[in-house]
Amino acid sequence: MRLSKRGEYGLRAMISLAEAQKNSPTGMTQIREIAQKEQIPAKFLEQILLALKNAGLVHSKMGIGGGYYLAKPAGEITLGQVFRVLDGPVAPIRCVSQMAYEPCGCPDEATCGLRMVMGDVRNAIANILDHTTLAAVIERVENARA
Amino acid sequence: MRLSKRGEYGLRAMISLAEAQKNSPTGMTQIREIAQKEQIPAKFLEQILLALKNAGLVHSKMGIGGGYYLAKPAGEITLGQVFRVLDGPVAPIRCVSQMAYEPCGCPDEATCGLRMVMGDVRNAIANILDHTTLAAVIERVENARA
DNA sequence: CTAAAATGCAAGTAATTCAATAGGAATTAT
DNA sequence: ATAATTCCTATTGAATTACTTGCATTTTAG
Repeated sequence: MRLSKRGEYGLRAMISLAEAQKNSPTGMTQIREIAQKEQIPAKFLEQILLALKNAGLVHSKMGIGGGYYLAKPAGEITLGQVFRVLDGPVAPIRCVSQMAYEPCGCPDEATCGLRMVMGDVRNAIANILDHTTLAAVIERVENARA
Repeated sequence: MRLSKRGEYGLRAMISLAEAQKNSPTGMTQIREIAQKEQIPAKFLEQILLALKNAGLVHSKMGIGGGYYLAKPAGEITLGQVFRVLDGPVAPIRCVSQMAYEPCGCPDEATCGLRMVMGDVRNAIANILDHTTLAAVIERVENARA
């Protein structure tokens, strides 16, 4: 049940971009800035942001004064979307995955006890991740600071 | 967020042993039997059961007529206990782990948005796994079959 | 007492994944 | 032009995963 570094870094970067969106009109931020602020190896972060870009979650601008910014308002991007791009399916086992189903080989899925419980786990995780937007995370942080 | 084969096989084996406990006085079952029934490589299962034994969740008997059986009633063993032995902490990130905490390096854990959400995820997973016993799984399977 | 049947235990291995790192190509502002 | 930035692909070293091998130990049956 682990979040990879890739996933962790990507989620931190997206939260960072959401803050930038809130604090400046364009919300444009450079890899280097995020890497420094969040203590992430810059070249690794570059790959991650590229993947998020190809998934349509961020946009970018090349050249001087360029950088990354969220493709949509922070209230419309969920942690689940980000997570899936970077770490793949949320489900603990593929036979309960909505986005990447695969049979697990048990004789009858409908009466497989392990599958039932893991289905519950998947739903519990997905409910949190798919209902938490970047904006909601920021709000929570602000409440905690107050 | 993935369950390893080791974890999957171990959980299946434990459910199998819980059924055996219900169906026979001793509940003793051999590796070979479980391996065949659940389609698990026997030697790999051997390792897994040994780990579960060392963790005190199953007992064993060597020699002819030997085998494995649950160390406690199926209603007193949770999937969480089994999972942790085989796949380690339930938490998606160690800074929210109860059993294997480690700082994640963010400047302030109390106001780290990612940590808050991942804490929720951990609790959601743990609530399911730590409140589902082997007996409960079997009951659910029986209800599904009916 | 010996042979067979079972678990106990440690080491090895092939393949994959993870967490970067390296290096240049393309683009854009000045 | 040049400098700053993202774009893209490949490589690498370490760790993890999913087994496999081989032998030791214990127990029962005959």
